[in-house]
Amino acid sequence: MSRSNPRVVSVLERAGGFASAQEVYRLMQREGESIGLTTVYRSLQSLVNDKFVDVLRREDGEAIYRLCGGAHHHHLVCKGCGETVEIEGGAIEKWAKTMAQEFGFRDVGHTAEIFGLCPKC
Amino acid sequence: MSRSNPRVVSVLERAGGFASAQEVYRLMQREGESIGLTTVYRSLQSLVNDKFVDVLRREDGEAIYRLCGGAHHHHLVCKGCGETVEIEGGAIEKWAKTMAQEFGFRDVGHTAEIFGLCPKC
DNA sequence: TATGGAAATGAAAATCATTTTCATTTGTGC
DNA sequence: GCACAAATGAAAATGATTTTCATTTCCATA
Repeated sequence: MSRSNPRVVSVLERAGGFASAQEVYRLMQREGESIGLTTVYRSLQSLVNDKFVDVLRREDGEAIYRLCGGAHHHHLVCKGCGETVEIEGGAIEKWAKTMAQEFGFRDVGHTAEIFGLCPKC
Repeated sequence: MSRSNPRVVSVLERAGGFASAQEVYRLMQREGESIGLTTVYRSLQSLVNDKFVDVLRREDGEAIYRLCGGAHHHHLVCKGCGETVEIEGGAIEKWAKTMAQEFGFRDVGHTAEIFGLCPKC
């Protein structure tokens, strides 16, 4: 299993926001770093597993990554410009727990995203 | 330009929630409807343009479609066997509304899924 | 009822992100 | 130095989506 690659982390830091795997790869190439696309994908995935980065999807479906604090949170995403706000989901956590119990599900996780148009759009 | 295809709309109605283009296609095939995948994609796109359906992205990036205004519910999905239970999300609706208001978002929708292991798995 | 053009259709090819395969390289403990 | 596990990356495979392009269906009008 590939480990969280410090070179990839560094690129994400410098990118300072969201970047797709392809973008990370192109950036590293442009800077003369020798790395394979496969390794970029693997590194990003293990960073996601370790909760060092957040994944989201562009409107075209491409996955985009960003370093994140690691705390569990949800997103409010603008359909127009893609701006995202991290939000609290206390109500969701409770709801998920309740529902899981009601139907006898164990080992549960959940996703919850809100999407709409931000004030600017 | 392809027009909003009533057969595709009908499938989405019966699906009663989100369905991907591929799923719509497979469903129609299974029911003996003769239609091309290309046409499914085009119909869905024009339905989106006309705001008759909403698009979202699954976690794997696949686009999923749902009739706007249709009955709205959430899912409890088993990671083991794939069984899904439709559940109520009253708490979620409230949460989404509150959050949207707080950040000035308009025209909002949301997704929320819970996944875990069902009693049998 | 013909007929001509516009819109709709779909099969097959192209595209593009992502994943898988697999052989090679690198690193680490002994 | 040696063996073995982990990491790497090139190339092929995958899978959704889009594009191309030739054919078919509609529909208005002669």
